[in-house]
Amino acid sequence: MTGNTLKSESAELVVLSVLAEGAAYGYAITRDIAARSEGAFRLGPGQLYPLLSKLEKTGLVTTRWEEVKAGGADQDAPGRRRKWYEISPKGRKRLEQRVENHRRLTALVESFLAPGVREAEA
Amino acid sequence: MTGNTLKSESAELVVLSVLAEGAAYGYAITRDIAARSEGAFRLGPGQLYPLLSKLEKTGLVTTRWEEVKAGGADQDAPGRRRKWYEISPKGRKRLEQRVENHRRLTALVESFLAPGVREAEA
DNA sequence: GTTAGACATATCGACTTTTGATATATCTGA
DNA sequence: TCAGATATATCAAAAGTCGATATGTCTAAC
Repeated sequence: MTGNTLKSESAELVVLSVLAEGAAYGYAITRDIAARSEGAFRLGPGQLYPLLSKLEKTGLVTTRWEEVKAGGADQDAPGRRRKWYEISPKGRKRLEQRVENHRRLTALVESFLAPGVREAEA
Repeated sequence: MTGNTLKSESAELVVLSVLAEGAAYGYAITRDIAARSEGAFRLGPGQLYPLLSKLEKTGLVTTRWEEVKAGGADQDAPGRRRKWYEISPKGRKRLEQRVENHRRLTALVESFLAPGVREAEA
């Protein structure tokens, strides 16, 4: 098992959870998720950035750009840019709902897993 | 919330779980899942039958047809047909793997949900 | 006896999602 | 100098999803 893709619903849940612990930028979120899951969860750029855009558009996160100043000589040159994402109050509410829903669904799936043996009907 | 669609991975897990308790036919599986989840899980024909075909093709279940004799007069008329699905030993092994995997992933998602608060990095 | 609705299997196509590839550009360390 | 990590973002091909549709049987109500 080299790693599981996060399905979009779980992806939103996990990303909002990460952001609930503090603001972060896209690349850091990817790294964070991979590291904390020991490589079990992968969230590629093709999934991450559209998701973050959606969160921004729907007001679940707020954003701001950071100009990363390099250690090099030219301090006036335009540096690398980071887009920071911060969870909003609306985002926290959504996260709560998502967590609740996720747990409810998980419990429901679990309820199918190891019940008593039913007689074969034929 | 009127009902959640089962994602294909969960769908296989749940269907195999239902079949692990005894043979069943398609329509009964749909009803069973809807009833046991109190309508929370829905598995439409467009999802169910392709899934059952796949399970059959890959040897996870075995099948046989049943001719349902009507209570009516003409006992020679071709009646309604049911296709019964029975889980195979290979299917039981697959189910065990799926259950294990599902629990591992669920625990992993859960591990993202309520950890300590991290300092905002900027 | 007719008919509405449940029973039963199955496929189809429009729609959405997924994911690797690609693009662009910067920074760091060997 | 140059490979590889950092950083954001889009695209299109492939895969997956799901309601609608098709076909036919059976039962219970009227």
